[in-house]
Amino acid sequence: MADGRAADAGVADVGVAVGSAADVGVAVGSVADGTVPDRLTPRAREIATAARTLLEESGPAALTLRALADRLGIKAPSLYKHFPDKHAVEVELIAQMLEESAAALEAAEARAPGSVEALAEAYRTYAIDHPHLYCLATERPLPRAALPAGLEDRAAMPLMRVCGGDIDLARSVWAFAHGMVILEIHGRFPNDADLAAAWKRGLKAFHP
Amino acid sequence: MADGRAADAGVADVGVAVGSAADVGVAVGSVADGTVPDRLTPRAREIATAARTLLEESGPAALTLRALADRLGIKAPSLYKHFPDKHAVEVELIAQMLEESAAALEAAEARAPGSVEALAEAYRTYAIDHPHLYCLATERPLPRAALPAGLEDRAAMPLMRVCGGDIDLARSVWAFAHGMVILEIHGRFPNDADLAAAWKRGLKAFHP
DNA sequence: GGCATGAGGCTAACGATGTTAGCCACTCAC
DNA sequence: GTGAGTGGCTAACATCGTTAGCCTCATGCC
Repeated sequence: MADGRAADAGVADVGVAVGSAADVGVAVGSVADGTVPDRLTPRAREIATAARTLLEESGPAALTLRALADRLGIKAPSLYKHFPDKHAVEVELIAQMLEESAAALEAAEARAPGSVEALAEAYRTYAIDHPHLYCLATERPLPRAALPAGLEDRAAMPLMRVCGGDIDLARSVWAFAHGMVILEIHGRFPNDADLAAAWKRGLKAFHP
Repeated sequence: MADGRAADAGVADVGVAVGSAADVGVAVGSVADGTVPDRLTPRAREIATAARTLLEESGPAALTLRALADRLGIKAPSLYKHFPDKHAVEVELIAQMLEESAAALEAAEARAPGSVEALAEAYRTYAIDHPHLYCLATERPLPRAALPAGLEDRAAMPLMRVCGGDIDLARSVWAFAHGMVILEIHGRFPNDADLAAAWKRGLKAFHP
């Protein structure tokens, strides 16, 4: 057993992010100009953008510090002036994924309030459009302490609302959706499987 | 996008395993003595056993060719006399996982015919008892060509049967179960989450 | 003007990883 | 007895994340 398990918070749990802002590459960003406080230095954001392109275009194996540095026209060790280690870069990508999928779910909710189907469609679409990013953010314990406070909850709230606060229902719908998406991404279903039908069947089951 | 997607067969698809038995370390095993044909040479089986111990006790990062060789009292390059590469060792572990979980599901089915709950319980128990092995076998495209013929189908049949042949239902129940298990393994649920309740709620939803 | 400081590059190098090449010893069938 | 596996070995390579230590330049301060 050993690792593989992690701890704390999830759906409907208040995110207790206490990451120190004094870490390398982490700037609180001047709030004076009315801007939302940024997690990252401008240069660090460029690096994260390049990392994301690398990951999304070529998969996790291609996300190498040397390849990342190459793409930016610098050498690998220079990256350590902006991030403490590779994991920190990945954490930023995970935060991006959580934010974007939260936004996608909120948009779907606004478009069709109370519709599980709309939420599921948005969830699936986002994941399938960013398979490597989805896997990166999903197939390991959440680095909760390093994530913006409340982000995890924000991503979970639309589903919680549509489930009318039934947390067991919300968790099982989440598990179903994640299972469908991750099995599809990894090619576990037959090529010719009618996944739309499986989604429909599953969502029908969960219906009130 | 790029990789991350794979192909072919899944639930209820006939496994088309055509792996050549002439590969390094692969012995067909004398059938003369009435033994089931073995995938592996005796020494290769020892190596696989050590690899499994390493994986299950210390996680995927600890499954290193040098660590594996150490545990066997030999040097890393010697492993190549028995397996063509590290991936082949992992494939053997994946095959073990599929066989054992298939057996667990069959046993559950025999114990409580027609019960989705019994199947789900068996699935969850096996996965949680072998989290690293479950992840190894599950979080990447199935190496179908290198797996024993029919194994994938055997693992899927109990669920197919209990779903009365409704393939869409079988796929969504599978997605639900996999999602629950993998999210639990990765610590995505809150520490104090009542997962039994979530399982119950999900299975109730899928009930006829 | 002079200068300290910090930001952001660089090279060289380390240890760990998977993997290859090439060598050697032992067993055993003919 | 000998030739052919079988199953070890050492040395080495490329690549990975990472560290140490140096250099350059812009900026702000006296």
